Amino acid sequence: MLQEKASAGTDDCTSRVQSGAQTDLPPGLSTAPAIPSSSESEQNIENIKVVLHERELWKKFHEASTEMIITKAGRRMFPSYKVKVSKMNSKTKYILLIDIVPADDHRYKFCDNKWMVAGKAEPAMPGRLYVHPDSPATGAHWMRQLISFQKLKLTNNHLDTFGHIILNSMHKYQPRLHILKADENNAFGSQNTAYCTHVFHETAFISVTSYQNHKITQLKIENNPFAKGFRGSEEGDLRVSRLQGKEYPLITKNMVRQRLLSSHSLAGKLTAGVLTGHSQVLSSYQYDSGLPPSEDPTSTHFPQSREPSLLYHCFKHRDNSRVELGCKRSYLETSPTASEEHFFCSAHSCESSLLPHSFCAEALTSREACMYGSVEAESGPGAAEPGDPANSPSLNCNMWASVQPYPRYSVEGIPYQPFSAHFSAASQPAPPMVPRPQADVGVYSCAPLQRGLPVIHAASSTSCSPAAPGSRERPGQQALHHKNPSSPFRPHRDSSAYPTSSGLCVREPSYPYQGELSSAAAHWTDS
DNA sequence: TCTAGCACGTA
DNA sequence: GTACGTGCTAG
Repeated sequence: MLQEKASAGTDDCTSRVQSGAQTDLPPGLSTAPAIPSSSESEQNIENIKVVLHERELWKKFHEASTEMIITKAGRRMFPSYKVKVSKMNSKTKYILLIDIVPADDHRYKFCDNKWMVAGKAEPAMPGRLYVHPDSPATGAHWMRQLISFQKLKLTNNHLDTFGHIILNSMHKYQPRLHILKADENNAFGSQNTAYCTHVFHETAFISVTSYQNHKITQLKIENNPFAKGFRGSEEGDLRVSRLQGKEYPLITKNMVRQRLLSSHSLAGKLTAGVLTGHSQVLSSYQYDSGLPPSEDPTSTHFPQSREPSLLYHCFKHRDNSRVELGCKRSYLETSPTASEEHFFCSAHSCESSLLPHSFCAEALTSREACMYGSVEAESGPGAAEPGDPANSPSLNCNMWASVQPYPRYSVEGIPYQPFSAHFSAASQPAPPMVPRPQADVGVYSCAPLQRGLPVIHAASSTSCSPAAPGSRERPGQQALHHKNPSSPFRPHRDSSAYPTSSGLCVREPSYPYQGELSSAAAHWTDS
């Protein structure tokens, strides 16, 4: 199940925003049509409250500088990104999606038990989105349960065809949650797309191909059920003590086991005369240095207690201009335990000239993998009605160029150099420069996407068959599910096509391009 | 720095 | 029993 029983505890971080902020428009700009009417003001998209699930766990990782493994095949995040939302309009349909943007333009290295800047970042990977499989669904549906993005996968494979989010190793990233209105009269990709963005700073992480910080490794092992096999079982495990703040040499049972296995294996091989010369099998145990977080300004230890920074921005886009609606959140509104979430909202008015015209044709000819799944049969009332075009908002996923760095984690205040290669120079507003946390951050623009621009993956289905329980996505199998062109989609818990009324986006998410593997590379540039 | 293969665990 | 998610390890 992609949604779980709501279990947001009191430690969850919450975000509340001010209402009635859609005023104070600059001269010459009228109110965007996407602004909801006043009768709905209490349930405007900017009023949606988002609570990060397991915030305390996130904070634990954050305090040690969260690392996320990225692999060629794709790796899930842990902790998983799960949120609880409230104050949605129960009848309005929303699309929930996540993107992961560079937190800064640095490359990092783990040196002396701390993260340090190691140079300039590699060019950003093609921006991809992970659209929650239930999207679009009504507010009632979203509010009913915990919303889990646990199936989101990260990869370092630039040619990834599975729709995983592509990241560079040893770079810092910031996940962002976007909530879009998906009403039939306000479909994503139409001229009026209202959305809001929520950023939980404790979810920032550095991508790695193998863990650098033992603290992170231990936190993962201790908290991730799938890593249970690496836990010690005895009470008073040394690692428990270590995690409680005491510093002991870290020799886990698994380490011993692994080495014994290696030793046995090696012994067998040596006996068989297969190998010679291996002498380091039992060379060393790992020790946890237990060094305190660095205070080095160039280190990337995520501040444990940063300045309260709840920001709330409302923007309105019209004629390629962004308008801040003047709804900055007041810190006083925030409870002492409130999150350090940044919240942005926008009522987009994406003129047709800004629509990704090139994408329209492209989407129909290529089959970019979409990290997106079907509306599950048990999705409840929120599930879209099959065959109802009105309930099939066209989700123009390519509009979302998610490569803007999030300036929050500017370590040294170096102005961010936009990854312009991924944007259309003609119409893409310049990404925010560091540090400007209160002006432009988190704001999307409806830039036209051209060939060579990052492909965002999103699709949804309003005519989905019941999901096949137990079916799983697996790279080697994915191509099999959607081979048949006559089947627009197949029941699958994590994927579906997205039949849109506008025909903008007909995709087979979570699956490889059907016979067009090379097309993946055609959507992003190397420069 | 990255990868494939492994054992062990969850679902 | 199967598929998949983990961290560990050697290379």
